[in-house]
Amino acid sequence: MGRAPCCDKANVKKGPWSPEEDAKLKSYIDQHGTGGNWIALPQKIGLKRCGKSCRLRWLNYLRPNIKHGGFSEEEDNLICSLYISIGSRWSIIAAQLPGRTDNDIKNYWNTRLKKKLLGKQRKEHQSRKGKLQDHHHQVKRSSGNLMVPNNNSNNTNSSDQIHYWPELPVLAPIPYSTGEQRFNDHAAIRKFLIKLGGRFSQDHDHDHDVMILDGTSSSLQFPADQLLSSTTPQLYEQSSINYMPCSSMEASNNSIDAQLIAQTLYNIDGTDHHLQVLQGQTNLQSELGGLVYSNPQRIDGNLELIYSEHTTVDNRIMTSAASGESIGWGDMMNALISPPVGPNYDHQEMQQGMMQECAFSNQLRYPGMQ
DNA sequence: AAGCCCAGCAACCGCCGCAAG
DNA sequence: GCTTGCGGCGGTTGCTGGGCT
Repeated sequence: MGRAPCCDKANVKKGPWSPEEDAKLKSYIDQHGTGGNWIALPQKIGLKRCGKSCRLRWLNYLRPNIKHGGFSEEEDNLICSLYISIGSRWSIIAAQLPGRTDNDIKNYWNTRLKKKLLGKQRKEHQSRKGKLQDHHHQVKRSSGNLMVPNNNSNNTNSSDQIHYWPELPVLAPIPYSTGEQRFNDHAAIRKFLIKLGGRFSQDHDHDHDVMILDGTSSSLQFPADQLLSSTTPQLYEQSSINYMPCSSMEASNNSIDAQLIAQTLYNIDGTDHHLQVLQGQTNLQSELGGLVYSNPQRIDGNLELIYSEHTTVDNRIMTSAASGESIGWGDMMNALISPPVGPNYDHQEMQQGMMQECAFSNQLRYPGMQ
């Protein structure tokens, strides 16, 4: 049995708000506040609206200091970098943009930024495609073999492999915190990770401070290829959190959290990176904001961070972008982070390459472990 | 001028987490 | 520990207006 509706749908007005309704709602909230109960609010003021609808109207439109439209280049960049870091958590993104609502940002992303981004990617892709073809021709001429990961190869130092693993995204530094402290408390980190969505396994070996990452749906899935890439070495070498590799190769949403967390932990251990946590504030936005903006690294004005030297874009994404299909976070990230897929590089080979990378990295870090 | 198409945006829907009972 | 109710969130829908044919 489903939940009872929050209001009597038959007696509730839907659709656009009239100026009179806006005025009623605004003046009431200005005088009395929301009273902590949105559901009861419309009855109090004689509005035939659902409480949720009132809340939405207030938050997205009537609230003071709301900005609409006219997104600046800086805001574009911030939205993009946050989207890359944390995905479609619009409320968190909105919390970093004063005067912007999550709905506004979401709409802006869906209607403009995504296209802007993909349009640029398409350009990059086309120019890279040309270069790649040249490169393949040269390889063919010189050796007669294609550059694909080889199961038997011990050549793990190849730059051709490295370029399959893009750097973790970097984030825009903005002034944020009123106070700062080093975030080196593992309990706090765990708490934060759990808050991030409960995808963090709480199985925990306190004696050895081992985080069990078992790859099940209820726990955080760290794709080994990403976590063990050369971009996060300090995560394992300097922190006391050890990594139990999972076998999952899925590019799930969870793995994006893992990226954020990997970067977060990397930040924690980076000597120059101050982790900013607002003291006394416990809400997720504040914590995340502190974490996200702890990394005073580069960003340029043209979203170039997304098009790192190592990024290759999947044709599939280009096609769907061109046809106007909606593109999810997973697709987007697949496009941004997945290894190149082409006629000479099939899926199995790709996975083998990933597994090799993973196994090799594991051996480097845990020589005794199988 | 009329019809069509599409982008932009406001609003809705349904799910989830949390707190209170 | 459970149920219930609410707030919050992200995805989706559908209306509207402008541009194009």
